Amino acid sequence: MGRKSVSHIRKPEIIENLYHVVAEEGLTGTTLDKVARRMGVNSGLLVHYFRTKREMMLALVDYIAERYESAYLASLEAIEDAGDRLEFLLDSIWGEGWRDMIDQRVFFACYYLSLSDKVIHEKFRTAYARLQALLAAEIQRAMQDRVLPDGNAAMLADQIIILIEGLLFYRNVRGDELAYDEYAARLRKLTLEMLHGG
Amino acid sequence: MGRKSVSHIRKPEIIENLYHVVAEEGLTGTTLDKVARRMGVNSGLLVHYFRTKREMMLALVDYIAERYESAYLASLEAIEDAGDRLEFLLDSIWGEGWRDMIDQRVFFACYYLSLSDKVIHEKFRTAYARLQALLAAEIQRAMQDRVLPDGNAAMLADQIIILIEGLLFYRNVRGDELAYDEYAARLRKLTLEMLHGG
Amino acid sequence: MGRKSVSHIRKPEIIENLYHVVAEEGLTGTTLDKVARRMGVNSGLLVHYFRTKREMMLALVDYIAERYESAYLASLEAIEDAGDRLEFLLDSIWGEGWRDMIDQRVFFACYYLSLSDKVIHEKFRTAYARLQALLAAEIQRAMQDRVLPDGNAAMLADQIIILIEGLLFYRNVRGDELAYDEYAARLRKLTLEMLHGG
Amino acid sequence: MGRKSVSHIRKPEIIENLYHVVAEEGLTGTTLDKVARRMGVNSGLLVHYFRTKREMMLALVDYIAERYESAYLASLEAIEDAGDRLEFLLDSIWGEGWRDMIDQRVFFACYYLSLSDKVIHEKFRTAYARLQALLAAEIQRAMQDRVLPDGNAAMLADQIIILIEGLLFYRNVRGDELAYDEYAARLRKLTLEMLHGG
DNA sequence: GATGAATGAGTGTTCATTCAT
DNA sequence: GATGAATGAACACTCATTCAT
Repeated sequence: MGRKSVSHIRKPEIIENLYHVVAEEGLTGTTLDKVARRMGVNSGLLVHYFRTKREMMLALVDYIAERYESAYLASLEAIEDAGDRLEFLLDSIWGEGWRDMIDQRVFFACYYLSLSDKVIHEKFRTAYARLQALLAAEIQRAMQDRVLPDGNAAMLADQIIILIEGLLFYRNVRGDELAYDEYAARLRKLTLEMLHGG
Repeated sequence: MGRKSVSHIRKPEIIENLYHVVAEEGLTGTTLDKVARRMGVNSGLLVHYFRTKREMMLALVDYIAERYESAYLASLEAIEDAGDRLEFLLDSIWGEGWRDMIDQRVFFACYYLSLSDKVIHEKFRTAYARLQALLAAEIQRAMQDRVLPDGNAAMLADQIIILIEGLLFYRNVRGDELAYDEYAARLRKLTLEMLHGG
Repeated sequence: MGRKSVSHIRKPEIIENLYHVVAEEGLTGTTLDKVARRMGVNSGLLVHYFRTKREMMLALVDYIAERYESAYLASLEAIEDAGDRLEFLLDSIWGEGWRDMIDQRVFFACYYLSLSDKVIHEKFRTAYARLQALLAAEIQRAMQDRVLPDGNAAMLADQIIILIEGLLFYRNVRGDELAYDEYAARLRKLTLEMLHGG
Repeated sequence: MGRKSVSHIRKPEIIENLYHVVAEEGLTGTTLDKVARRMGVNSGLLVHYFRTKREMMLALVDYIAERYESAYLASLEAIEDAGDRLEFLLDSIWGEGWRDMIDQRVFFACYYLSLSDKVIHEKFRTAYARLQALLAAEIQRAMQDRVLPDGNAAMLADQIIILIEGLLFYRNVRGDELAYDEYAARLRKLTLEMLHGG
């Protein structure tokens, strides 16, 4: 009865187009019209699915968080050994996939918004809290399995996040001047040393 | 000799007001009118000193970089001992002053702009390059003075920057949840271990 | 015989909801969506019954006219005596029921539209013409029955309408400042004096 | 110092153009663009003088009230005799000037808005209160001068207003069907009868 | 009958910028 | 130097309407 809803198709479609417009045009340059034009539809249609531009940005933040999480959550399930799980996580974080998962302009557009927008801030907070909790849990498990010596798992998880985010931040500043892969490798090693009670 | 120029007074005045408007209203909410209103003048006056809004933002980036540098450059001159100089630098970076030097909203507004704006990006790049060069030089000097064992001074300098920026980034996400001072202390210790050939 | 039409139920339902939206949101604030939302249906459904918003407004004007007329027409039939009929009409007009029959915001929304819209104007004109004709007829009858002295029945009818509409207009302006009931009573008396050849 | 302000010229100019657009296009059809186009300027300029459309409508209401008042206030000053003053006022009210002072579409647009907008309502209330007070004062004076028998001056003033507004309202409905001048004359006579204790 | 997708023209408002004084 | 007028392009959002299902 009534027309079939295509909301489950349209909404992601809009967010993906929004993603590209933010990447190409920046926060200020992003307009509903540009997103609509990119889709070949009328901008009123966007409002039909997301009532305001802010709602769209909120959905974009969720989209980003989900993409990061989907990068490891699915694969992690299949791994049983504690050491292997932790290694897989560190590989994910320090690998190229993580670095190029999300366009940095989009990521920092959202990050910047989180400094002012309470709701976006909360989304960031919980997303990072989930990542930290996951890392801490795996570290804890590795400690119990005697793969790692005892230590403060939560704090170590925080430090891992600080290292990767610091590197990504710095890379944006220095550009190709910075040998990303080399530094990623070094920091990965530093991570391991910390975990092994450095 | 004509009218005395007040440009050297007005320009910094404008930038300081711009700073506060960006801090309070955000990138999108910042308008020349708001800055002018805050100063009690007409917005046309701002254009008189900075031809465009972008010129003002450019000056704001310079202002930020100068504030960071002035935090250590002056004091550093008075110190002679290599070990003391390095310690002073690390104290500066890991102390509260550095953390609260610039409003995070203003800093990341500019940082975000640097991802798109070539000129702003270059300003960031050189500012960080100067900091890195300074750190590296001091580390090198400490190595020569046998305060530190030999090592890759440039790389160590990069790592110090990565650590502090990672911490500041992460703090914005987790907020008061994160015991900043404790982490700063830990990372400072980690820094020292790295310097001493950890 | 196909699906049973619910048009005779839906149409009045829509108009009643439109009435309330106009009362609460005003002419500019009235949208089909708001009316539909109030009914818990899709706004497309309204278009199904009334092709355009204007058609709905037209129906609203009819609805208002009918409500006023139904206030006296039915009861009037049962009364035979000329004097009684006229008295009943005057009671209707000067009573509280007439004053509160239609929300003033809805009434004047439609009245205002009648100043521009020919069709709505015609609806108003004929509605008032019917009221005037009825009043004039009853006055005439009362004259023939020697309840009233001879006079210009049509003109007296017009004057009654002018008095009541003037009072309602003025009441909206002055609000509770104006003792409506007292003025209604005075003007009713004035009406009688005019009828009795004042 | 600085450019000369033309605000005192532009503001009335805008309101007069707004007046005509409301008269021709109606409340819903009135847009800032149409007003601006009529003036041959950009719509942004309107916002420069009146921050919002509502501010413009507020000024329009003031403009209307002032036009009505200026119709009698100036001339009234020159008249001394109590009877003459009252007669002049009644002439003003029942004359053609009053009837055609303000376009009925503009007047009722504002009147309609006053039913929802508190500020506009207050403007209407005080404008009519001023007219009523003036009428009452003149009636009172005529009573003291024995031109009129004693009576309730305030109430008589209210009734005069009710009569004129009722007539104008009804005229809009009936159009040329209604012999306005004849009715105006009759109601003027009725007014005099009331004043003389009818 | 009823729903939701989709359109397109428009609506008030914002704002950087230019210019006259 | 400083003000206020004036522009024009853009913006998010609205809404009546049409159409497919």
